[in-house]
Amino acid sequence: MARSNNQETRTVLRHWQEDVPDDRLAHLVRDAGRVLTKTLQTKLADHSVSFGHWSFLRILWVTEGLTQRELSEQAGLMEPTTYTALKAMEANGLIERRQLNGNRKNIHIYLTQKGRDLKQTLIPLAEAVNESAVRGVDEDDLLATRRTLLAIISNLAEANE
Amino acid sequence: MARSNNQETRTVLRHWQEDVPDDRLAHLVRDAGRVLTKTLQTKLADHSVSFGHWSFLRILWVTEGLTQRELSEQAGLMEPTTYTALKAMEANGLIERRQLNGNRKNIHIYLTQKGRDLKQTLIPLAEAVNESAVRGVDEDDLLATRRTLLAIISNLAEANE
DNA sequence: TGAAAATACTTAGATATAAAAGTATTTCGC
DNA sequence: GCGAAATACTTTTATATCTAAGTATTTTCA
Repeated sequence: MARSNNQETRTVLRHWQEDVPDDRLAHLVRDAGRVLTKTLQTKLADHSVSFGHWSFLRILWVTEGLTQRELSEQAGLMEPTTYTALKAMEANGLIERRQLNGNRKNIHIYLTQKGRDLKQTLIPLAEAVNESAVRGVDEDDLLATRRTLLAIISNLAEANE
Repeated sequence: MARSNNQETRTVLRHWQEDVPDDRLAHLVRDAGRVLTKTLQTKLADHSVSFGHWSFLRILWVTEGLTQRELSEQAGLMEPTTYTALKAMEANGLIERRQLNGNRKNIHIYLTQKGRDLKQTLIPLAEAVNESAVRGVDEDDLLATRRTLLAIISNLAEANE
């Protein structure tokens, strides 16, 4: 898999260096996102964690006890996606799904010790990917990139009204 | 769909404005890519073109007659993905799959007139999404963003060796 | 307080994508 | 020119994601 992964990254890179007209920032953003995801995915796989599960772990390491609905919203995924992922994560022993008090509608999600412990292992992996990705990039460029990407998300939130 | 799309975009935006630690550029890149894709996807759907098909049309508008393998590489997708997408595009009357000369192994892809004509309709849609996405963003920030994203793709190509 | 509305989860079905394995064809080196 | 290697497409199977619809529960308000 490392080979085909790298193969793909190279091809995407060559494409951008040689072929691309100057007006396709969207395409560039998507490609960068894709290689970032692939790279992290490969590292997470060594610990039997899929990228989808990582998304929820990240949130739960900050706040446990959220409902499935709340997790969906924070992750930016639809509820069936969340439902399936959480079921799988429960089966993998990463989380527990609990009903609290008398409420039979809401299901609250808690980490198991195993899920909690993974934080120490996985966060450094993600940080390493980030560091390696931006190696050599000017600090001002990074700040400008953050501004631009936030503006894109914000502009499209309005444009989609 | 517009509503849930917008709902999601807003939630992602709030998340970034309120919650995010300063060291997760990767996550920001992915989220921006996601809202860009969603926005374009919605507009393409009005013309019965899926985002996957758009990816191949874009390439074919520049160069017809590529093989499936070559298309996979340019699009940065695996061959089964390409195979399925092209079969569907053929069924939709967007492309033709032809064998040339005596070669029975390679399949070359050509646009139909319908596929060719869509260029005039769809390219402006994509450009409009790009424009609306970067509205109000400083020109220097845009250049810096391009540099950063290219560096990310390039760095990860090396890191994945 | 009881019916309507809103909420939260679940199920069903569809699409996009990939990995792995299979088949057919072409190319290359002896 | 023949057999091994490489190539190119196809099939199978699996995962992630979504939309739409369904079910159960809670909340609201007349």
